[in-house]
Amino acid sequence: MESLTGEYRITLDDKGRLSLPARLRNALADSSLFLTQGMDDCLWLYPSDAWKNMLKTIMDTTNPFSSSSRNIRRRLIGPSQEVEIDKAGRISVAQSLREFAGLSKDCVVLGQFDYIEIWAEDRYRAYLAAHEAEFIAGSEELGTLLKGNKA
Amino acid sequence: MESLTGEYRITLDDKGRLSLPARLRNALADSSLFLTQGMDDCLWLYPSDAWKNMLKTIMDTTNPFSSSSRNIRRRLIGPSQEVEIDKAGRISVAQSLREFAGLSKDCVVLGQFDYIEIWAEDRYRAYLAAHEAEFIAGSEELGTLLKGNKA
DNA sequence: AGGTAAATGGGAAAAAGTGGGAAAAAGTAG
DNA sequence: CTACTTTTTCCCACTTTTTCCCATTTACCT
Repeated sequence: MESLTGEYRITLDDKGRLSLPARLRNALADSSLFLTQGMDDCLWLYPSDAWKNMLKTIMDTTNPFSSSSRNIRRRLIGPSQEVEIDKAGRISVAQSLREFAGLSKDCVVLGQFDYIEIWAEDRYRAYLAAHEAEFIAGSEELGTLLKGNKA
Repeated sequence: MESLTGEYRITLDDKGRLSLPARLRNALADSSLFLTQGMDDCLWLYPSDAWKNMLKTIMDTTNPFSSSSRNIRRRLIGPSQEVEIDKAGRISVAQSLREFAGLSKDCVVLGQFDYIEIWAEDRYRAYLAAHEAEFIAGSEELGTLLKGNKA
């Protein structure tokens, strides 16, 4: 599978359908897809390989009698559902997930290398603005790491 | 791959196409190219080797359950896209990247040895003017490092 | 000045994105 | 159980964007 990247503006229609950008669709290479609640109020769309990996990690490291385990399972595993791409290249996003992410008409799809994020456009912009300073600070550190990798 | 250097003024056309200066194009030596959001509101165009290095560093040192990790990935990995050089030597710059860098007609392309920067001309000039004093101060330190290297 | 290479612009074809109708399915009430 | 309403799915059609190709203009070199 090719890497999933790029920022795309797309519209969610009145029926809750969202057309995946062609670039991403091609990169998905006919994998089945799983959609769930992500972090920072966006949705995460996982190709099946990456999703299985995530599921295994969570199930291997949590159990139903640990409070924090239950919390993690309820938040990530519970809301997840498999979605299919229709003939027009769209997926449909369930009501509950739409509400979670505050999706209305204007959405942003963001590739994250091995999975995809789906945002309400206004929330996405707000997120970027709120985290810009932190990013600039964090990237300084990244610079030193990059230098190390070069050798 | 030859080193990527030089400052060039080029125009972005109405369809979002940008023709890479021939010197840089030749220096790229048929490498595949990756375009993403850089620092200081310009775009970074990476040949695949340098990009893979960056990608590996980021993916190896971040994970989706860390807030600062997500921030870095969203800002550098998310918006990145592979671009191709067409028969006329141009790349096309996606809408979202054009907006990020404020690109309209007049652009500046700046070689940075192992990658390339693409700027809106006005922002480039403003940047240089605003950072001249900082450059002069910073270069003092560089001077002492250079002397050390000479020995 | 002439020739060659590079840069730019634009038309036409193809692909992608978007919206909506109608059929099918599911849910609800009497 | 049946009739009705609502939701979902499938399919088609329109619009916009992207891509491909060619023509023109500009710059560069001898």
